[in-house]
Amino acid sequence: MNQSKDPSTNNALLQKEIKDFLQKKGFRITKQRLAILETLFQSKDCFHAEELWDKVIQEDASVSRPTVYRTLKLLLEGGFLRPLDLGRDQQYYDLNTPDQAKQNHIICKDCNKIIEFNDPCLDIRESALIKELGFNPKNMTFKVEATCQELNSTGQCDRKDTESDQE
Amino acid sequence: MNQSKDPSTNNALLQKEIKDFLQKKGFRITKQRLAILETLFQSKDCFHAEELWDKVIQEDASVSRPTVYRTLKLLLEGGFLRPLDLGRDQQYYDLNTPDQAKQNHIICKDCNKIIEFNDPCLDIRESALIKELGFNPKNMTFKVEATCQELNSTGQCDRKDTESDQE
DNA sequence: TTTTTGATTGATACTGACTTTCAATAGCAG
DNA sequence: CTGCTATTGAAAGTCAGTATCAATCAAAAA
Repeated sequence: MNQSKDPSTNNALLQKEIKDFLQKKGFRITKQRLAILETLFQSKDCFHAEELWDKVIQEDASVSRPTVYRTLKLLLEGGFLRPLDLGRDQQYYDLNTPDQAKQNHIICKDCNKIIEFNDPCLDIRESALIKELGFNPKNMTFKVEATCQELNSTGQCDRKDTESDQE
Repeated sequence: MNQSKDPSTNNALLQKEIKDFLQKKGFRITKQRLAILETLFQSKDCFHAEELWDKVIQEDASVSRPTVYRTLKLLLEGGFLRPLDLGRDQQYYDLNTPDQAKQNHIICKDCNKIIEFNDPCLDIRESALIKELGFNPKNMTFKVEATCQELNSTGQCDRKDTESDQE
């Protein structure tokens, strides 16, 4: 669609698209949803629900946890978010901005550090495999669990004991 | 290690290796652990804890859920199981038999059908990426979420057996 | 074989992510 | 402004997995 190189322009466009989506579906534009969207557009990296909620209640303390989860579900339905399975603990999400290429992820099992990257070779192999195996692609994630190289003497990542990903 | 082509021979060998591991570590060979191992060796495909427990209690109804989880943790420590992240609901496992090559997985988001496959191209790219990004490989999973082609009129997989549902 | 020791067990309660319920509230169309 | 109903927050529920703890039992020692 739009190819602007300015991310804030794209965010504004996306925010309008989301509002259009809500109106078209008969959903309402509430102050809670606006607060969640605003917070969403501030985060550059992928995130999970609890993380998002933490940030949202700093702007509007009245927004409840269920509302955050419900809004994420809504945005997922609208195709504005991409679900990322980076570990069993929490569901991660990525904002589906038009200027953002499809990304793969690598996560450190010890400290939860996440690196996003692109790899056309993988994407091509991925598509071929899906076809070969008779599947319809829905949500493709190339995920590698590994330990990053900030290792301590026990062979584990130094950041291990930090609470889950405060990036 | 051993390259026998007879899986049952390998299972017997593996079962001995597990017992050796337990003894070496000062762990005990209990009837509960034996029941769990026996069930484990009967399943050809990957599995998750609840699934395993269901099968185990058919042989020995007294085995408790915590014991199954504890035994899986133990086997994981010993390197006899490989953890597979196939969806956020449950932790899946694969038996690390010597005759079993490293496998990748594709899972149907709708019906949870899992296909195991090998792909040397992926493995090579995987290793290169890990090195490039400065990670130490720990548990590499190439996972694709997709829908298998057994689709019904609503565009969803017919075998859909999960309770999650979107209108 | 019996004793001893502490690893292991099942019952129970708990955690943490996420969902459901429901009465009250608040968008928004008229 | 009014009425309809989508949405909300609080509270309770679900579900996979974990921690606690007294009782039990594997297995080494006597």
